[in-house]
Amino acid sequence: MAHQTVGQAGLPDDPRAAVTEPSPSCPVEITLAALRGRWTTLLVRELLRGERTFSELRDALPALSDKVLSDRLAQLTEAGVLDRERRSGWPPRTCYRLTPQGRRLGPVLQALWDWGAERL
Amino acid sequence: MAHQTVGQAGLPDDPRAAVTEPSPSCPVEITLAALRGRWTTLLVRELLRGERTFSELRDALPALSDKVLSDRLAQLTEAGVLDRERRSGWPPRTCYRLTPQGRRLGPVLQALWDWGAERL
DNA sequence: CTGAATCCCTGCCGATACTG
DNA sequence: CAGTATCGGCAGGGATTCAG
Repeated sequence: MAHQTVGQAGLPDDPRAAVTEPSPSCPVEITLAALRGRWTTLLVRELLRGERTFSELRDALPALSDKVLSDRLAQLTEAGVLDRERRSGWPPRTCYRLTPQGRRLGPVLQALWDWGAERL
Repeated sequence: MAHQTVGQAGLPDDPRAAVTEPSPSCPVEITLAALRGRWTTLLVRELLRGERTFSELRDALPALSDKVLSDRLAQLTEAGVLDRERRSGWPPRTCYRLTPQGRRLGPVLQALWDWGAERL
C-alpha cells in the first residue's frame, strides 16, 4: 500500500520524496534511524536467526560492550523492531525477539548486502 | 551472482554473515558507509532524477552548506556512486552524475522507503 | 544477570572565511 | 562557480562503575 500513487515509478519521483532537507518523518530516515549506529545491523542479523537473551547476544558479539548493547536494544525496541520479555525467577533473564515489523527488515538488509557485495 | 551459495535462504544464514564485529569489508557496512551522513540520501535521490551541477544541487537543497555538499560529493565519488565532470570555460561548472553502481542504489533506497512507510 | 549512570574522547556537521 | 581551511558544539560510543 505504500506506493499506490506511484506504481512502478519508484522513489525518486514519488511526490512525498520532495523534501528539501532531512526530516524525521521521511520513510527513508525512519529506517536509517532504526538501523543507526555501530553494531545495530549485526544485532538485527543475530535476532533474525531467532530469539536471544541479553547474554546470548553478548556472547555472539563479544566485542560489544554492555552499555552499547543495552543502548541498541532500547533503540530497536523503541523503533518497534523488537520486543523484550522479562522472565521471572533466578537468574533474571530477558529475551528479545523481532516483531513482525522487525522481521521485515530482512529484505532491507538483503538489499544493503546485495549492493555492497557487488563492489567486492 | 552475490548469493548463489545461499539460494533463497537470504542473508542471516549466509556463511559470510558470520562476522562478530563491525567490519568495513562486510557488504552491509559498505553500503551503509556509502550512504552515511546527513543529506546523503537526499543527494542520491536528487541525482537519480538526472545529472546536476554543484549549484543545481545547492538550489535543490538550500539548507545544505557548501562544505557539507562538497564533503558528500567527495564521499559518494570515492564510494563509486557518482562521477564528476569538470566543464572548462567560464563560469566553471562541474556536473555530477550517478555511475551504474550509483543507479543501483535506487532499489536500496526503495527498500528503505518501503520499510519506513509501513510505520506511518 | 540485566541493565542504568557517569566520564571521556573522537568524529560529524554547521558557520564562516578564503582561493582558483 | 566550485570548492578548501579552520573552528566550535554536540552526539556517538567505549570503559568503568553501580543498582535491581
